[in-house]
Amino acid sequence: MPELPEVETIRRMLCKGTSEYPSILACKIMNGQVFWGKTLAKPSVDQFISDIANQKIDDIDRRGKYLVFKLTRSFLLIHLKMSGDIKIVPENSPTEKHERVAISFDNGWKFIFIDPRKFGRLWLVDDPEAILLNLGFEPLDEEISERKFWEKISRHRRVIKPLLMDQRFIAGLGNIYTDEALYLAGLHPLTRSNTLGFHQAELLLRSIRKVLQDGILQNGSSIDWVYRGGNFQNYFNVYRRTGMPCRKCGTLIERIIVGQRSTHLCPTCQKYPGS
DNA sequence: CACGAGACCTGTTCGC
DNA sequence: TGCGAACAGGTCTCGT
Repeated sequence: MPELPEVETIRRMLCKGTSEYPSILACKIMNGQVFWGKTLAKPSVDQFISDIANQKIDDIDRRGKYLVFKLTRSFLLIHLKMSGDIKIVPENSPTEKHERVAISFDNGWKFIFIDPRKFGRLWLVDDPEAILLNLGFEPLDEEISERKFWEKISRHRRVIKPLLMDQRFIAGLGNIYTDEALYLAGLHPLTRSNTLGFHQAELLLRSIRKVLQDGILQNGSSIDWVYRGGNFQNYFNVYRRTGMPCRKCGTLIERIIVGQRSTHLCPTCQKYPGS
């Protein structure tokens, strides 16, 4: 489900609370339950349950697609992968279908991690850097200038789409927002990263930031049954619009496979270099 | 270094 | 209606 805008939306909802549930900041953890052992990457289930009890949630941060919960003595990291989701429900709610982990608080609410495909992972660790170490830069972090981005991208000789989806290069982009950013930048997904001129790289970085910021403004994208509440799917230009007319030129949107992932583009607005 | 294939999983939709 | 294939927001690891 989640790319940067969806993870950021979840982070904000957990911090602020919603009309459905209160903020979980400053909540004290009473106990944890694990229904699917593999969901817990670290430590063992027994360790997790004994370590997490009596810790308070001091802060919730995000790094790429990871949620980073700062607890009293440890950090809880969560990656939702393809189908993970988080809900805050009354403590006495029955266990839901696909519920993998539950953490109950002292205020009558509980945090539940739902994940049909079981790809999602939790880590309870002392040092989050051990896991986040290899992530690339935060796209919304202004620290990376357009020129720096051009230099970074030019160092690789890779197909642009898989490079943008490589979390070691840039953290937070997935299949949806990569396709949308390449469309806005007018770049074919198969373009080689080292063939971009400065102005193309500049436009690409601005397009990446634009789609991510717009995604956050719309509370992320809701597709199928998985992620609720987001609205960005109504603003897609190419993702899952195969056979529909390009909003700029009317050409029908095409779907190809790049790096084993569905890839959507307008063949007129995103010309393959050299064709 | 760059890339493709396969693995990890379950649920929904597509095509015949 | 039924049934297998294809497909789905993401990484990992291994082999070339």
